Amino acid sequence: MARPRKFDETHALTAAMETFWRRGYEATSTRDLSDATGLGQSSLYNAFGDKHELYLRALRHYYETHTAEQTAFLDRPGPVKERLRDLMVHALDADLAGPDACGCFSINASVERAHADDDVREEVRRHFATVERALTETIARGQRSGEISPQRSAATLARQVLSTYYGLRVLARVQKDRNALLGVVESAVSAL
Amino acid sequence: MARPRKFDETHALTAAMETFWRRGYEATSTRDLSDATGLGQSSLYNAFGDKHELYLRALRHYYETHTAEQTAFLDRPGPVKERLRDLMVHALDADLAGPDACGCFSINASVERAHADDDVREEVRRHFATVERALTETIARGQRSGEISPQRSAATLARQVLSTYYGLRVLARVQKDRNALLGVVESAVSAL
DNA sequence: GGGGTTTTGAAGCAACTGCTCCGAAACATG
DNA sequence: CATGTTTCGGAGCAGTTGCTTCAAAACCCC
Repeated sequence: MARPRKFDETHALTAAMETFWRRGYEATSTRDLSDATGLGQSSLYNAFGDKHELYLRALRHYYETHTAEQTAFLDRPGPVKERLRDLMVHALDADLAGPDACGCFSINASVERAHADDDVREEVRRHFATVERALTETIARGQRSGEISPQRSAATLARQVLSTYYGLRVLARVQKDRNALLGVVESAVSAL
Repeated sequence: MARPRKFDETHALTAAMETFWRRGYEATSTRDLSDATGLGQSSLYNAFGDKHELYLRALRHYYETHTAEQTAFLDRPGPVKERLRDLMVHALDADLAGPDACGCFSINASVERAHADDDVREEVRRHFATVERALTETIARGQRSGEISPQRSAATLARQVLSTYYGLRVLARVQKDRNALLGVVESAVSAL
C-alpha cells in the first residue's frame, strides 16, 4: 500500500524515553530526540506527533518497562519484609550507580511537569497508584502471614512505605552515602 | 561615586526565586526573569551575573527565607511528635494550596538540576543537611524526654522522617487527597 | 511495471534563547 | 558645576527552538 518504515517504533521510543529521562522535558530539544532515535524530524513528527505527545508516550513506555519491573520484586516468594527491602535497595543502587544515574522517571516527571501538565499528572498518578497497590497487596500478605501487625491498615502502611521509598530516591540525588541511605531502608522495614 | 541602583536587590532576588521555583531552571528564560524582577536584561546581568549564577543565588535565597522557616516549627515548645507533625502538615497544606503551589524549591532543584550541576547539588545537599540536623536535634530531645524510644539512634530516625517528609511532598505533586497524605504523616509520627 | 500511498531527509520558517553592546542618564565627589 | 563612575533601556547578536514543507524515494497491490 505504501512505503514501509525502516525503523522499529519500540526501539525509537526507548531512545526517546532515555533522553527525556536523563535530561528532562525542557532541556531536551527535538534535535536531541532526532539524534537519539536516529530518525529525521519529519519521521519523528509523523510517527509520534509533537514533543508533548512523544513525552507522554515515553512516560507510558517507562511505566510498561520499568514500573512493572519494580513491583516484580514484591511478587517473589519469601518473607514480605525482605521483598520490601529488595525493592528499595535495588532502586537505591540504581540511583547511586555512577554519574549516568537519573533516578526514577516518574518522580522526575512529577516534579518537573505535573504542576503544569494535566496529562503528565494523570499519567504519573497512575504510576504511583500502581506501586502503591502492589505495596498494599504485599503488606496485606504480610499481615495475613503474621509477619506484619494488622494494627494499622495495609493501605496506610503502603502509603507510608511509598513515601519513604520516594523520599529516599530524592535524597539519593544529592546524598551519595550508601550506608546512610541503607539505614533509612532498614528503619522503614523494621518499623512495620 | 556613581549612579545608584534604583531597584532593591533582595526584592529582585525574591522575584527571580519565585520564577525559578514555579517554572524550573530550563523553562525560565532570561526574559521571564527580566519581566518578573522588573529589571532590564543588562541590569540583571550586571547585578547577578548569568542565568546560572542567578539560579544559585535564588536557591540560596530560598534557603535563607524558607528552610529556616521550616525548621522553626521544630524549635517551638511542646511535645516533639507534635512539632514533627506540624512541620509535615504545614508543608502538606502549602503543597495542596491551589494550582499555584509549586512544592519545595530544594526538592525541585535536586530532581531537575542536581545530576548535571555540581553547584546545585552542593547547595541542595546543604539544604537537606540542615533539615536533617534540625530533625536529629528534635528527635534527640524527644528521646531525652522519654517521648521517643532511644532504641534507634536519633540520626537514623531523623533520616527516616526526612525521607518520609520528602516523599510526601513528591506524592503531593500528583495526589491531592489530603486525608490520604495526612495518614502518612500520622503513620510516620506514631512509628517513632 | 504502473498507480497510489506513505516515509524520508534536507532545507527552512518565525519565534525565542542567553547574552552583549552602547549611548544616554544619574548620581557622589572634587 | 565639571568629572568620573556606574546603571539603565533598548537594540541587536549568533545560535537554537519546535515544527513544517516538499520533492524524491520506497514499497504494496493490481
